[in-house]
Order: sequence, then C-alpha cells, then structure tokens
Amino acid sequence: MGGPSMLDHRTGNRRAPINLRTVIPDLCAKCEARHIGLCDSLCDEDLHFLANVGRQTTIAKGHGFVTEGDPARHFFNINRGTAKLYKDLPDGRRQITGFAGSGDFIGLAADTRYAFSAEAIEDVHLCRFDRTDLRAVFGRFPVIERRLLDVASHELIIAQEQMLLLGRKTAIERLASFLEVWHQRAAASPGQTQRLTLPMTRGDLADYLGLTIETVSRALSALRKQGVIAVAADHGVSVLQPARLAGIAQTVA
Amino acid sequence: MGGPSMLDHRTGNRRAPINLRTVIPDLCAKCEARHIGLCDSLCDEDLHFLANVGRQTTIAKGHGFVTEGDPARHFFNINRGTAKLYKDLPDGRRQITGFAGSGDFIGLAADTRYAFSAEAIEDVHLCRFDRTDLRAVFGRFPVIERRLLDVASHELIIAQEQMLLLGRKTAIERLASFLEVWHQRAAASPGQTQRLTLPMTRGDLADYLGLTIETVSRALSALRKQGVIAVAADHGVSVLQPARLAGIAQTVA
DNA sequence: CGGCTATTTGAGTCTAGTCAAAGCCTGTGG
DNA sequence: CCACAGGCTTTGACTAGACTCAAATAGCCG
Repeated sequence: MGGPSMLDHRTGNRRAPINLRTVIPDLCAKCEARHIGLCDSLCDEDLHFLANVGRQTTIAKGHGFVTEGDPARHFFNINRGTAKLYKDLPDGRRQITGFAGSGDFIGLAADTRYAFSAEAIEDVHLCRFDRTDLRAVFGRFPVIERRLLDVASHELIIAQEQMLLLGRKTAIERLASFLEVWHQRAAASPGQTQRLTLPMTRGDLADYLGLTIETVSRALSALRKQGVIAVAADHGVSVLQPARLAGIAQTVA
Repeated sequence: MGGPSMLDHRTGNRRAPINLRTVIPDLCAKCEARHIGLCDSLCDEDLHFLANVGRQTTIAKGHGFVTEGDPARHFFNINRGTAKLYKDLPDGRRQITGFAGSGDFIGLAADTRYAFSAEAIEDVHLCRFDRTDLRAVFGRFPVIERRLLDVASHELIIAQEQMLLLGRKTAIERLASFLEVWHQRAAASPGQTQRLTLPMTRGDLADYLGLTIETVSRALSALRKQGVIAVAADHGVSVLQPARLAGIAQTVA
C-alpha cells in the first residue's frame, strides 16, 4: 500500500501511456502462456498492443465467468487451469461443449450474446479482452484475425467430431474417444509419459459425453477390466494399451 | 451458337483480361446468390476479384463433391440447392453435421485435409474457390476475412446447439428442434408462409438427429397426431402450432 | 399396371437411464 | 491420531426409450 503507485500523478489516470509501454508488456513477456495460443502468433513488439486491450484475471474453481444469453462483451484467453463450456436446458439437463485449457481462446461462439456458459473447474488464470477493442486491433494486426480464423476452423473440426461421438457412438466408444484425445494432448506436452490427470468430475464427463454419471463409471470400469487403462485413487488414468483404446474409440483419421 | 464469341480474337485465350472485367462480373452480378452469403459483403467492384478466383459448377443430386480426408484445396459457396455435410465411421454409421443451402459457405472445417464429406441432395449450383487464391485475396479485401470469421462464429453457435440436441434431447425434442429451425429459416425468406419443403430423406434426417429412420418416422407421426404439424404426401410439412413446437423443442433463447 | 424405393407401423430386444445403496476419499475437529 | 460428515464414485437391480427386425403401405417412374 505504501509502495510506488501505478497512478499517473499528473492525470490520476490508471491507464497512462507510460504504464502501457513498460509494465504491461513485461507482464505479457513473462506470461506462462506467452508461447502458446493466441500470443504465440505475435512478436514482442505487437504484444504491446494486445496487452493494451487485455487484462489478467483469476477465476476461482467452481466460479462461472460467462453466462449464456448475456451480452458478449469479452473474449478470453486461458493462461493456466481448466474451464468447462456448456449449454443448459430449462429442466436442468446440461451439455458440456468443451473443456478449455492453457492457451485456449474462448468467446468465438457468440453473436451479440454468448451462446454458452463457462465455469472454472480448476483455478483459472486468464486474459480478458474487450471484443470491441480486439476488433479494432484487427485492422492493425491482421495476423491476429488470421489466427482467430484458424482457431475457429479448428474448433469447427472438433465440434463435428463431437457431433459424431454424441450422435453415433456407444457409451464405451465415447469414453475411449475422450481418453484418446486427452492422451494425445498430454503426449504432446512435456512431462509424464502416459499418466493423465483428469481435472473434471464424473458428472462433467457425463455432461460432456451425453451420458449419465453411472454409465461413465461403468464404462471406465469396463475399460479397466479389459486392461486398456488403469485408474488410480486420485482419478489419474494411465493408458496401458493405446492401440486398443484407439480401436475401441473408432477413430477414423 | 452463331452469336458473338467469348474468345478473344487476337489471342484465342478464353480468359483474357477483357473477359474478366466484363463477362465474369456480369455472371456474378446476375448470380442468384449475389445478395446472400459471402458475396453480399462485397461491392460490385470488389466482386471482380472474387470472380477471378471462383468458378461456377453444378453438382448433380446424389453426387459427392468433398471427401473426408482428402487434401483441402477448395472452399465452396452454394448458390442454389442443398447439400449434406457428414462424417462416417468405418462400420457405416454416419453423422450428418449440417445441411448447406443457398448462400452457405462450405470448407471452413478443414486444416490441410477436409474433416467432413459433402454430397448434393438436390442439384446444386455452387462457386468453387481455390483456398490458396482466396487466402491471397484476404490481404486485399479484409472484409472477406472478417466475413469468414463471422461465418465461422455462427457455425460454432449452431454446432454447439446441435451438441446439446444430440447429447441431451429426446427423439421428439430433436425432431421438433429441427423443424423449428427449418420453420424459422423458411419464415425469413419470402414465399409460402408455413409450408416447409424438406429436401432430405428420412434417412438423412435420422443421420442428422442421431436417430434411426424408424424413430424419426414415429416422432413425425407423434407430432402429427398431436396436431402440431401436418405432413403432406410430397413430404411437405406445415407447422400448425409454432408455439407448441417450440415448447416441445425445449428452445432456450 | 408393375417394380422399386421410401416410409410407416408393429413386435420384441437391448443399451443406457433411473433409483437405490454401499464404498471411498477428503477435510475437519476433537 | 482417529472419528465423522460430506461429497464423489462405484455397483446393483430394474425400467424405459430407442434400436432391430419384420411386414405392410404409399409414392414414383417407366
């Protein structure tokens, strides 16, 4: 409280230019998500401008930060932690449309209002961007718009794969498909070889796969009894037979 | 046949510059899709350049024009007719991810290879664009890229709505949801008030809604017996009670 | 009219859902 | 350190909604 103030003494403006060029870019340069997701497509110079319109925030586990139907004012870029994106029916049925983790961009599925809700399932660190501001940045940095189009295209591919899963796969095929994707994602990142940490509950998994908690549990047990996976006490899952998992998942490509 | 030739007499080249500026823009200007979809975002001047990279084609009913897994070389813009977009499992199960009609843009759900297949369910007139060429156009006409991002965003919203349908709705809710969307789309376009023409078969409908042909037929009969819709001999469907249809569909917004 | 396909309807089966209970893990407080 | 409360997960028994198999019906095109 007694330390150096970030307020500009002359104007009293918390967002004076001097801060933009020194403090904020440094925040971005040292950000844990500097080289993943949206920011990876920018050079350090361009990052200044993105920082200008973004603001780092933390969302505690269990707290929502987007509500379906609300005016869509922001985009979000996750730096750390995991969030679930979902849609609800009036009677309480829920469909989780995706899980967003480090580097993922959130908010494209919106017109004037959000088409989905979002809630942190772990503590989440994210950057919040004003939609209007970000659109204004497009003109100056078309690379960002290009990147968003790529992100949207990729999300469309994922969404169509999920439609195939929800419309045509059996319970065990759905779970195997999910584990395979999660397994590949983990394999891409450095660290442990094949032990997966699933941050979501069985209930989240059920809402994602279009099943009930009980069916998810039974499918997990079935895969375990077949020796395809091992389930630890802390919910960690190890893939013992990736090839068989892929076979059960009915993966095409 | 005896009229003025489109060939340039001096060069014999069918694609001489003189033709680009006169004949092709005329094709576009008179196109049935001039004021819908992608082309609506362009002024007549800009249309010249789009025409330069596009090529009109006709796909006969029942013929495929995109195959999942093939190298993604083109985008498509439908001028007339309807196509189904789908993904298949090795054992023949199929999920239709969407129906594309006049003005709809196809091809965003692709990285280096198409993530879906497409087949005409009516005779389809479309414009085919080379992906590389179109990307080159972005630099010159950012409005096109902006438009594509909007299209992608809208498709994401639709896709998430479809996930909710496939994962959490009952058979009759799925059919009612489909009819409601189709009804609203028809209401937006001029012409008959509430009589819907469904160009797809019951099989296509089943593959779109994640059901079987029999279940789709039974759900239609149920809605008919409740007096919500009327089904004509030629597959035409009239919505008699839109409010009840929406209620059954569990529409949120 | 006759063959073909698409659709509707019926009867029985099965996968996943519902309801219920037991087990397990975590965190808290004595 | 242990007991207990609470939530999450697993497992079991039964039900229900959608699927499968089968047959009848209705359009459609030559």
